[in-house]
Amino acid sequence: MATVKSPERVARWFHALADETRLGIVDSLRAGERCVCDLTDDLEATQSRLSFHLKTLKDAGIVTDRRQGRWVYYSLNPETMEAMEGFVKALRATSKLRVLAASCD
Amino acid sequence: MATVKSPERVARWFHALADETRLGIVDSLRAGERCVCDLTDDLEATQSRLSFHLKTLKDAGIVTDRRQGRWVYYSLNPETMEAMEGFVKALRATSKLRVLAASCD
DNA sequence: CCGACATATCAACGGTTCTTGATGAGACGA
DNA sequence: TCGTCTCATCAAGAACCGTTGATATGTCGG
Repeated sequence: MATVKSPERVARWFHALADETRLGIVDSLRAGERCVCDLTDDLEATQSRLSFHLKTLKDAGIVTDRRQGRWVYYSLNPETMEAMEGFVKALRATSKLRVLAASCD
Repeated sequence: MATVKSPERVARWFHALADETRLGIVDSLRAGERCVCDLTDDLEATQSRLSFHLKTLKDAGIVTDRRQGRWVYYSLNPETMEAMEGFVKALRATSKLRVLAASCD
């Protein structure tokens, strides 16, 4: 099922979420699909700025878009969300195995 | 228990993981504590570079450090890992509720 | 105290990212 | 077809980030 977690791809996920504006977008999308005009209202951001961040999120695979007439609707990409959850889960799982220090000398 | 997920804090988590060198560090730490000299070996990175990235990870709360004699041991911070997992889980949960487009006009 | 060692910090440079305002492209209704 | 609406793209500047090499800090053994 092509769950290839190359470092590049993972780094791009995280980079896409490493910005407060984009976190705001993602937060808005939690309620479901939104068109850009909705998001400009939600976030009080200019259209150009939003378009830039939406592109970043889309290129990273975090969101998908769908055109309908004049509007473009964005939504979270469930596949990526699932893959991200898997990645973070794996980190948490191992963060609990407190291995005593291997001596360095 | 102070699980305040301010956007700044969340953005810093993700920024800390938005770099392949730092993902490599985190991957190394999955096996348990590591001192900087271990990591320079694991990642074939210069000491200065590693120190920079470790600081970034530490400032974001992703790792903790512990000095023992001349060495400083780094490990994943389980609390942050848990908080991150919660955050991502919440995103995934809602990414499944496919709300039909609210018409924009 | 001295030299060696592990790590942190600093300054400087090059590259990337974000913001803004202007322009372009596609869809619609009159 | 024309004007308008939604959205994407572009160019330019400011701010930020990662790398490198040099230097500082702290710890140890002798």
